[in-house]
Amino acid sequence: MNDDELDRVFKALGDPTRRRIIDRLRERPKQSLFEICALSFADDGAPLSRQAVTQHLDMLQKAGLVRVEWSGRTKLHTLDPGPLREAFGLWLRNHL
Amino acid sequence: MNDDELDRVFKALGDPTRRRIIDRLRERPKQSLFEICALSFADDGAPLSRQAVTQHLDMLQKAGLVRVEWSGRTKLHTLDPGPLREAFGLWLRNHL
DNA sequence: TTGACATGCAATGATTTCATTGCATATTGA
DNA sequence: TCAATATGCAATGAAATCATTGCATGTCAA
Repeated sequence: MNDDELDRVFKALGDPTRRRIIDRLRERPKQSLFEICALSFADDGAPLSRQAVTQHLDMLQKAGLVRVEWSGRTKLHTLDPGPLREAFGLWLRNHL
Repeated sequence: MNDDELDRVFKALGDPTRRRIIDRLRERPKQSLFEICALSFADDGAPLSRQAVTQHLDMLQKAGLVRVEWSGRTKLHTLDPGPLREAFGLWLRNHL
């Protein structure tokens, strides 16, 4: 894992909506975009647009934290905790 | 530590220049702005302006990761790993 | 085969980030 | 005192982030 990948992981964690998405996907894998949308809310409790959630999921995917699989017309998202472990092992661990 | 503080910590870690500053301050505390400037470089190896480093240090300070103390005309910066430990304990630990 | 469903793609816009330059202020030492 | 030193403050600007809306595409099921 290089500096850029480390950037993407930590930046992905630097937003409360994305952390909540991670939390949800950890509880249950293979969730569709609509399922994630249904329980994603902005800071004030207002629901987020579908496209906003899509953009967050794209960032999580680029950081390697979310894996995608298609089932018909449904896109299923699953958490991959690997990059979290890597980022912890490679950098954060030295600073605790 | 609330969601906003968690944001600030992870966002602070999401930039390679800031991670290098943290690395340097961990090796030796109480470094002045100029000392940190002298060994801070952008991705391509070009030196950063003093003001750029100041802005990074401000972010680190707002995240609680850097403490400041004055000695005459010199501002001394020291790493505080507390928020890293908190962020790890409160959120990241559950995902490893 | 049509209509409802799940998602993709594109454009827009406000805000934040990252870095710069120029000038101002305060402290130290000769 | 005066010059060099160490930093602060303000303005600027390119790029990324976060969220929106509108329209298009592909898939399933009645």
